[in-house]
Amino acid sequence: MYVVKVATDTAPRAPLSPAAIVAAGITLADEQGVDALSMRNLARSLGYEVMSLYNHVRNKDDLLTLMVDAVAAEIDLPDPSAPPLVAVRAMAVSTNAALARHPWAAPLWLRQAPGPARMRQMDDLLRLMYASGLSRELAHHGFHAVNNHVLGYTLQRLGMGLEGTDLEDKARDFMAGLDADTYPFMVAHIHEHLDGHTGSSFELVLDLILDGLVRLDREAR
Amino acid sequence: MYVVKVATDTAPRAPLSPAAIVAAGITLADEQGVDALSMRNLARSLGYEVMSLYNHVRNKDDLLTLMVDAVAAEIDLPDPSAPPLVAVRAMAVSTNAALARHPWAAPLWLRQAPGPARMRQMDDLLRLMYASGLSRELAHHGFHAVNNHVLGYTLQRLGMGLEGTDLEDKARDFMAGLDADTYPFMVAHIHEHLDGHTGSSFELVLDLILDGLVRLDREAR
DNA sequence: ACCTGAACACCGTTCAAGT
DNA sequence: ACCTGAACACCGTTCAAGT
Repeated sequence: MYVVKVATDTAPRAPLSPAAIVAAGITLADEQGVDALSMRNLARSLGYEVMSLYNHVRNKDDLLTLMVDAVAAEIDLPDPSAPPLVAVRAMAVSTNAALARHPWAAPLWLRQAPGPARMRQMDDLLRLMYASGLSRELAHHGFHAVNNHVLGYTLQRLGMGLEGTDLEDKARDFMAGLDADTYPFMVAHIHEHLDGHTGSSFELVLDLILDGLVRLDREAR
Repeated sequence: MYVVKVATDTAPRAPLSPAAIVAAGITLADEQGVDALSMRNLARSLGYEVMSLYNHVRNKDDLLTLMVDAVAAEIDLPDPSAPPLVAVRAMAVSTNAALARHPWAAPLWLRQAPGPARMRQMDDLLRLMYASGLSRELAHHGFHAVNNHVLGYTLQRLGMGLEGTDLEDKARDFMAGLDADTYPFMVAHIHEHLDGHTGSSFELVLDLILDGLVRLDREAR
């Protein structure tokens, strides 16, 4: 007797694992926004029932922590042959790029406990700051300043992880409520954005911070 | 016949209004954290049923927007007699202070649509930047850099609006997982924090940014 | 005009039962 | 070891009914 395998409408489900769940969570958050990432939705996207997820992941907070750390793992490791502050700059740019690919990650960046990938990234960044020749104290502040700048700009740019539609709706409401008489500078500023003839704020201010640190250090000696 | 007013255990409830609801929401979020701010909890704290809130507030998103704008209203208006960049600095410090008083507000700052108070604050900040003598483009970037710095530092400092207990739990877990061999610089950095002999990063980097803008402008001429 | 009970469509998570 | 149905204690919000 032959048993014929029949193709079902639903794809044969892949076996569940922490890695598979995290990957599916990232895909879901990338495509539908973090608000759509419920345990129930996630389980459905994998072809399982909700409760199966809890065999592989402690709870939703644990899942989010793993997801954020997976994004941190996308950050390029520093080039060991580059001068320290050049490598710092490259890490900042790479972090910014990783956060841009996963808009939902930025608001979770500080909320979730750091996993191994983010620990690695922070340790590398600190090592580079300490190796840069800056004073111990300026290296300390520089670490925060750079982290801060990267995360802050991403948050500003992406509007805190809102999906495209929501963001556009808000932007439209925002523009509609703008009165050029009461908020003249806001209107002017937004036009500068729309005209797009202002360069990349991100790299300009990043360099301003890095150069400022070097200058401050030189002046203090 | 006398009707004697008897003191009840529950205080006589104040009449409901948007302002009263927003104020109660802020108190609740300040005291118990934003996670405890459900419409049901909020209504109970006011002595009403959930659905009564919807007579005065469109929905929860609307409420959060009003709450964030109430925090923005706590920011000092710029001193008109101060030089523009001095006033910018004062606004940054005042904004930082307002966000420190209401830790839940920072993560909502970019997520919620700006209300009149935040519009006012942004317009004032832009006016000051444009009046500072900086080039148009540097004023534009400076606006973002300052906003960014203030919000970013608050988020870092407050760990994204987590309540004290949660934060302390996470900090303890974090420290416990720290291995000085694999993350030597993280361990060193945290000790610098605990020893507390690093000055205020906030004002140092703020000045670094403001001074850097002036210097950049001077060099470009 | 303002308050509210019941209901709807969701959440995250636990627990006991299956295999 | 892994999957899952039922259940619990919550959410935000709508709607119709009260006053």
